[in-house]
Amino acid sequence: MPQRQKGEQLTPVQENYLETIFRLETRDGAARASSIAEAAQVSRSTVTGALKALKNMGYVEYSPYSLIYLTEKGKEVGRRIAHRHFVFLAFLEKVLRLDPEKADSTACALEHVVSDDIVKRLGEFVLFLKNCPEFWSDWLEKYEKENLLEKSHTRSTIVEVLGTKQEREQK
Amino acid sequence: MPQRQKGEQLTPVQENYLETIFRLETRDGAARASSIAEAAQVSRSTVTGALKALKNMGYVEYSPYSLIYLTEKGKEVGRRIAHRHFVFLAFLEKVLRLDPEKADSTACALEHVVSDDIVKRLGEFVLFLKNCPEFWSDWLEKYEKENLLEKSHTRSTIVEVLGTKQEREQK
DNA sequence: GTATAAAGTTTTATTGCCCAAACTTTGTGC
DNA sequence: GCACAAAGTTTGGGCAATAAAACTTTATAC
Repeated sequence: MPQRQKGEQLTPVQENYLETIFRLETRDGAARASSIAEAAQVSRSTVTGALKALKNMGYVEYSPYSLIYLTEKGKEVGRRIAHRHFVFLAFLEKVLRLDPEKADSTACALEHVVSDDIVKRLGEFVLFLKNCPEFWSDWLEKYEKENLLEKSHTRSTIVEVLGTKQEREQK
Repeated sequence: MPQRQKGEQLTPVQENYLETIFRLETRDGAARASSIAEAAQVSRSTVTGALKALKNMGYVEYSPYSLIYLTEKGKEVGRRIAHRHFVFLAFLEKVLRLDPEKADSTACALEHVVSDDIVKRLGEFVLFLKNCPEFWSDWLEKYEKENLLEKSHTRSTIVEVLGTKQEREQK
């Protein structure tokens, strides 16, 4: 009965619901509570509560048992968060070379704790790197090397040992 | 009275307390509840509760009214989180060129939502970039240009317009 | 059209985090 | 050593997020 969240500010969790609904609506034309629950990995009852709050705040069109649509306000947020996700994903996958699954889950966590201007800067950075061929060849070579090392040993050990040796030789 | 958090897993908030205590202990020799409260921007009573939980979990040495020290286990976590902070800070400040204050607060948010291996990779990346002079000159030049633009206009507007123009000319 | 399954909701409860206010302990100045 | 301030704690409460269980509504199969 507590009819939660009369406040103004969206929480990270709520942002995530809006992003999820945005994706579902884009893909299917509308969102269902059960699809949201599945995508967000929460129970159906939790989704009901979240929808009530988001409706109160003017982010979703929703009445009990109905299909779910974002309002214009909701779409704006959903799109923005999805964009953040996209930018982080690109950085994690293309630059840091994480595997797609890990990159995705990490992007999902990062996307709610940064401001828009930082995401913009990061996006510009990734875009800029795309046009740096000499950078890429060196960086990917380094990446390949370390991946090979990781197969038989914990990388930290080896690199630390090697690093120390080299440093001593330089002195 | 609920004597919270007997569970095993540290929450982001708890990680942050450990990091804070780690810094204070490094700086002052020991942490005080009031310093923790100030650093973490919470009330003193909140800190008391957090300390009880962290003590129960074996991360801090603490008894009512006493000074606060991390256990070995606690130091390990505190140091690890502080390291994450350092890596993110370097990336945000040195690479993305955010102002120090913004970089710091953002690092503080990011540091709790990524795994160690990603931080390691990011650290390697930043380190790698340090030795890429040609990269830096181009990137900083781009950064300077955009900063000039920002002084009089919202950057997005201008860049979007310019970008569109250029794209049309190329076609 | 009715029985049944699926989808959605309500109720109730828990957990984590937080604060204000009232209280207790500790430390400091005189 | 005592009064007082500062530091710390306890009590009581609030809110966001969650789920399980019981319930209701909607859709489906026949």
